[in-house]
Amino acid sequence: MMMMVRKSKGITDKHIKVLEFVNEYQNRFGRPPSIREIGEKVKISSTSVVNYYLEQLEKMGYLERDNRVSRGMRLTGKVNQIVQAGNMLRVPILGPIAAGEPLPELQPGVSYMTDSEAEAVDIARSLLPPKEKGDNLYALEVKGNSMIDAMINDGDIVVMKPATEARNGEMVAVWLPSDNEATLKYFFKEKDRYRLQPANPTLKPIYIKKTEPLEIKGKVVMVIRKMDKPLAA
Amino acid sequence: MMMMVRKSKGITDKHIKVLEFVNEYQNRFGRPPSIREIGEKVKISSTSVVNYYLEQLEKMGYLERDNRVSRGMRLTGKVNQIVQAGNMLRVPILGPIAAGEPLPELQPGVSYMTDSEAEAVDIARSLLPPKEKGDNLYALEVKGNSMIDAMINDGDIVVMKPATEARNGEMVAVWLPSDNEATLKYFFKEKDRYRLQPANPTLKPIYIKKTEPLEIKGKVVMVIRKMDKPLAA
DNA sequence: CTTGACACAGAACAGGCGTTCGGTTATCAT
DNA sequence: ATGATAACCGAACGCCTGTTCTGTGTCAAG
Repeated sequence: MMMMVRKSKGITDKHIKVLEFVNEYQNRFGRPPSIREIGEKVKISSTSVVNYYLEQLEKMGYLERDNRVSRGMRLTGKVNQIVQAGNMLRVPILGPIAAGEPLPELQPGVSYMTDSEAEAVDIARSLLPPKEKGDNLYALEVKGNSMIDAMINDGDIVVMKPATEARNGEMVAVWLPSDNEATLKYFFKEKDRYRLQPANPTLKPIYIKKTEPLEIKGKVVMVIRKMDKPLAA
Repeated sequence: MMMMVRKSKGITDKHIKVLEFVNEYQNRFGRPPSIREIGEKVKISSTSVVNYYLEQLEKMGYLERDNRVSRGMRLTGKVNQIVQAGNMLRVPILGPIAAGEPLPELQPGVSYMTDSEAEAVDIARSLLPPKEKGDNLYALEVKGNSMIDAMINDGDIVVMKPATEARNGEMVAVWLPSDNEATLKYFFKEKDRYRLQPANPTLKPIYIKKTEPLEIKGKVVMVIRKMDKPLAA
């Protein structure tokens, strides 16, 4: 015989609604909402029920509460704590990029609840172009030295915006089916060919005829190089 | 005859105390403090006086307030708003780094109130080594293509930690008085010389005898490349 | 000395807010 | 059916909190 099974053992839609609103409100106002503000937004007419949910969320570890303090709650790392200030953007690292490996693709429908912690980078909104909403940015970690002509090292993190087309002069991640290779280059459209220009001005560009296949996977928005550990050698 | 001179026309110590506490509290708890909490910390016994200061700070543009909302305040960009969540670090950009130009120096005693907005970059603490407190980090903007052998482009921003010595394998900013040149290289101490290794493995290192002068100005902690605008060419 | 701006204290009020409690409805295994 | 459990409501209590008002002492200008 089964042990007592809770109707919804884990997190329910309502819990998520609450968490999302707390996060939203925090982003917008820099402070947590009051219980009544939550209730209004989540369509719960009684403060006691909101409290009821908050207690559960606290037990589940999604938030911490300070008793008897107005707005005394904060989202924990289990959610998306870091995004709290709204000045930050959590960009997921989808995987590696290396010559000879296909590029990881952005899956639609990844909820903001998916937070594999280590597999994301946090970026200040102020570092992005102001117009960039940053909704669907993603990041790739460069493996190997094949991107060296893009002035990008092994271990660098490139922040990308999904795109299938590019304007002249933008740096793009492209997949060259003919060579079975992924690379980062400045993109230029010329008369009857594409010019893929390495960032290192001492290197020669690659030319691709417009009849040949070329898949633009995204535009490079930013490159981050962490110098955590010393170079061995 | 002088016009009415306010005893302290601008910001006073008390104002700064308030701002600092609000910032501290926000960092610590993810929410602004209440008026009474401020009063307690800033040694003001009356809530009305705290309110009095908050009104002034609002007029001066250091914070915004939401009327009749508990903890309804937030620091504006004029202060260090971005640092709100405590997950971010505002690193000042001290100036350019270029071959042939001396390196900007870190002045001690720069209060956190100095905030020339555009002249700083915001970095997620999670991107730094966990041990790094980040108290006295600074940033330099790379000018020209002279750092290309460090895999660093014109326009890149290098985040530095002050240092006069380095361990093997760390990337450092050095000033070579003999050549009158600033450069970024991986640092290695060998028998009777220093080896300055470019990041680009295809390039040859520079050797400096230990008798020759060599000033280490700092260690490179991170490199940020913003791809705001397309490459012209 | 008077005036007025300024920095502060203290008290009181009203609404915000978290908490608690008694009670109702819905769901589901037995 | 039924009884247990979870999901909810409404109201009330009392502290928390922002707001406002009156008053006091200081200091410099006239």
